[in-house]
Amino acid sequence: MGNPSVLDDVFDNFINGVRLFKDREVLRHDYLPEKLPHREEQIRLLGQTVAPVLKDARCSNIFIYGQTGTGKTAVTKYVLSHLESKAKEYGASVKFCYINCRMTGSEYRVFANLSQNLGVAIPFTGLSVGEVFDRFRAGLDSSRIIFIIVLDEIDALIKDRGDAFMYELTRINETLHKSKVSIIGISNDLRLKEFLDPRVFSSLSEEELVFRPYDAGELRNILLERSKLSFQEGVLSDSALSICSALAAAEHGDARRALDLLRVAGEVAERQGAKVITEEHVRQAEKNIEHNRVVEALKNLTLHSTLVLLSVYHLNKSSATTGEIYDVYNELCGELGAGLLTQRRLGTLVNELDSMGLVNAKVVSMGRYGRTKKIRLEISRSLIKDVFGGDSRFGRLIDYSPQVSHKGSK
DNA sequence: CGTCCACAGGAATGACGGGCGG
DNA sequence: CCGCCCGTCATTCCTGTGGACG
Repeated sequence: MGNPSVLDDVFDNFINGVRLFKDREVLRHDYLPEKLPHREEQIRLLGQTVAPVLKDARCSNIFIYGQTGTGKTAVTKYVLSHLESKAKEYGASVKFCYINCRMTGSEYRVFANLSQNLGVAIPFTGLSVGEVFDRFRAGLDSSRIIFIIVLDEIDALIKDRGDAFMYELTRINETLHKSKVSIIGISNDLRLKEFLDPRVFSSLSEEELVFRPYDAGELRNILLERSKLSFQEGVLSDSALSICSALAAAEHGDARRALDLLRVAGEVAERQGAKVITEEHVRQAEKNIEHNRVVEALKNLTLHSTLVLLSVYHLNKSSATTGEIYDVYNELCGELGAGLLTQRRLGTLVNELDSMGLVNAKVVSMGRYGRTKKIRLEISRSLIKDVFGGDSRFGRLIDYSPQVSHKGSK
């Protein structure tokens, strides 16, 4: 299968072609650089707050706010890893555990994760949350340490699980004798306060730290620093650097975005055999990133979400209502011999597709003619054809044309 | 100005695949 | 093996509602 000489060309090109990168890893957003430009103030403040730990005292709980890509995670990891090595030097028994709540998913898994970090094994399911919490507390107390818990993207967890577990966690020190806990909460959402019990909030934000978005100039500096490490000299054009910063600055000053753009632009340029990364490569990168994001999202949809999306595709008009989509969906299910979900369920699937940006749904009232969601495809029809056209399950649904015309219920 | 459409979306509940400790 | 609890997905039942029509 395939033609070996084509592959040879690809490999030869890779080996012999112009190498633009020195070290690609430096541009990944989980890379932790030696210095974090424009965040000296935050580093200093956070350092001051956690310093008491070196004298075996518990440090204040800290709440960190800021939008994505403003350096919250990087600064926190930076400060804590330095703290940890200092602690070793001074013989203080400090340990920290970083948890991304959005990735971790549930309070059960957060506690399970914390426990594992202390060497207490927890099955990934089967216990009650209370039981896991108790084991965690027991394991912690017997460890005789100061434990700093970093809960990143805590807003995601609190919004869909509530803050009851946070209440438990903020009070844990009252029942510990040999260990102490400090919590660093990191939130992307500045309004998180409104979702929290005031008691939890006040205990959690003994200290507060706000990360402002970077402006275009600051982003430029960040990219410049990183590009020195990641690219060969003279490879990055000034205009490419500027456009990367400008695009990311327009998107709430997101450094992560800026780094992604730069890395992908480098890859695009390298693949084209260019010697210099230009503005055009950055624009191409912007397109590629978006394209990949959407394709990834499409491929990972569940059966019914796919059918719902295909229903929107088939209706093929500027906006369809929930009822219309349900009818088409109904038909597609029949065509595939799949069991069908209720309209209630379909509603939430549509909302999920909306938050993934595959579809745009907003509630509108049509007065006498009811109140519904107007749903519109947010991605190109040809892309859907590309992704599902050759699919063994969904391929034939692309060409299939539905019969029903929706006339409301009854 | 009230009615009433066509749903929105919250709450409670259930089915299911999994793992626990005893 | 049992009884119990978990998270996830889905259903059932429900109350709420913006605004064109009469």
